[in-house]
Amino acid sequence: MLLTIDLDSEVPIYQQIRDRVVEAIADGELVEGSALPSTRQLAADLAINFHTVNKAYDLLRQQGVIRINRKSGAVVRRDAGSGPAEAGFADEWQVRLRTLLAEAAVHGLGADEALQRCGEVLGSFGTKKGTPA
Amino acid sequence: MLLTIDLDSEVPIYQQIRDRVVEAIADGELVEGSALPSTRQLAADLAINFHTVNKAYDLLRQQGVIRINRKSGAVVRRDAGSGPAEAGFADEWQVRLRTLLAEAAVHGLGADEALQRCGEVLGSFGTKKGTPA
DNA sequence: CTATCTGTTATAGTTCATCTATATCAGATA
DNA sequence: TATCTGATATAGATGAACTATAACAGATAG
Repeated sequence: MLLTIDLDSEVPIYQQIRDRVVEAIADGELVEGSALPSTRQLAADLAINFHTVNKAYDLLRQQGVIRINRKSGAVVRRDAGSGPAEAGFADEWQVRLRTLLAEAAVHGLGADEALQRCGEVLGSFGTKKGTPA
Repeated sequence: MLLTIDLDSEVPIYQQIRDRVVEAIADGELVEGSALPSTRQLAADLAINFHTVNKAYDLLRQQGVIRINRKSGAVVRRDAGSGPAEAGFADEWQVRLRTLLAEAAVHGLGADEALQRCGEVLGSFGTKKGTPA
């Protein structure tokens, strides 16, 4: 199974799919040109409606993560994970980062430990072998 | 104004309130014993229904951030931001951190730059003077 | 005591996001 | 031709989010 979701989660299914794909790219499991399953195929695997997968793919396309053709289906874009940061993205991203780190601080996670976990996660990216295209 | 929200945001209002309070505690603007505005007062200031504020406060209470009494209203809890991390919180938190960092990586934000921004945000916590109780 | 503020709870309604269910059309392919 | 695909339209069910009132009880100031 390329992807697993949690139907009981409060996070919408289409967003879970988006998150898993983004994480798979960061991990290196998906590389440039990697083909994602067809919407109907993935929907069948996950036992959900294909419109939900369609929404997730459309979200990934809007965010520039994948490219969708009628011929080749959904494939990971060239510059995903390698190109320069999009203009304005970093600032918007840091706002969300700040909220997440504040939550850690309030719940007793020390700054040093939080920073260490950030480093661990970042260090784990790109280490997994990509699926051969 | 203690708090600002964005009515046009996709983030629910009650969650925005929760986030702002958590960030204010991390920043040091709110310390142990700091009193939050009454639900009706804050609702009036934000021009929203007081039930929405009530939901935000109830969420903060469930997460152990504030304490609510009929006498003293909503005040920041003793151990918020200082006590040891709650059991299981760090692991659940790291899952969300991983999703956020993966998104940065995919959008071209380098690991070094991402880690630097984490450090900056963490370093900015606790520097602002607390409101005198 | 009265008035007012507070938190708490209940009910009800609207709006919208989410997800599902079908159906149709067109391009690609075996 | 048959089948897979993406793309699109419509419709319905469910629940979250937000608002609108209302009512009750404890606390407090006048």
